[in-house]
Amino acid sequence: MPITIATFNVNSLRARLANVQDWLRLAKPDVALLQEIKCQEHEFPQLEFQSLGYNCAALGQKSYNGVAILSRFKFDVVQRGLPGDDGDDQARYMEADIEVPAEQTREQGAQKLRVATIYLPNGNPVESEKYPYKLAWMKRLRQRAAELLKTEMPVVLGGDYNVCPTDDDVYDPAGWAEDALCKPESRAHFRAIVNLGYTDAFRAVCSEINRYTFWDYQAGRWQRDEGLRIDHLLLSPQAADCLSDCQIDRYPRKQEKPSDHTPIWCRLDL
DNA sequence: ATGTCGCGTGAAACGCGA
Repeated sequence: MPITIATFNVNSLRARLANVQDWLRLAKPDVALLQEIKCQEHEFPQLEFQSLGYNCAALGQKSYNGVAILSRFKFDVVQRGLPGDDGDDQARYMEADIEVPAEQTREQGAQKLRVATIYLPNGNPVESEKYPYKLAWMKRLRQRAAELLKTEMPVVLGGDYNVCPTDDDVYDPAGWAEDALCKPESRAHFRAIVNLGYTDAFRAVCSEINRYTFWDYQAGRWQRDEGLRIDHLLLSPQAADCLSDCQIDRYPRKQEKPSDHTPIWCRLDL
């Protein structure tokens, strides 16, 4: 039986707990990668997720950032924080090994799947120190992504990349050309990760342009469907070989008090 | 040009981050 892995920038877990619970009950992802939980670990609603059948782990921080992994299957956290800069204390990255049971796989019995939940720095304004921090962070992510390929495991790098890969992924390319989400350097760093040998799961399945995962709260962007595709699931070759579907789930964005992002999920037949 | 949220501070309205 294939498994479903979703990524969702929730924009505050405390403000969005009911929305996230509602989404989990309906979409039933086997693994959920969350970003921007904006809470500390002692505030993480572990019991609420456990009662929905999920094991969970969080890397939290006060006010900003914060990532989490929820899984119906057992898992071990193998990395807290992105390696490569001991001075970086922003909670933006965590990895786990998911133990996919034999009854969920095609033939080889139980399998391990490596997942990462990623909240890549936004990088705006580009004149500030935030933009070089973003680009340096992406270089570190590329280094880590290269290390993970050496394991030859199925790997899913999911999250809010804060990068819109091409002009086909934004409603107003000219208007966004100078933004940190669309600048050529940001796109080049994203391609450098993909070009290691990762597959953009959404683009492997859907060639339709102007399909978004984020719509600004301002100016009726959701109502006009003026958004950006910035949440991605990058698959190692061993994961990409098992890809059977990938969809953007617009339902949560339509609800009351939504996040400004909506989930994207992929299905793997391991 | 602007439009909206969520957070922390600290007690209401503001600055910050997105």
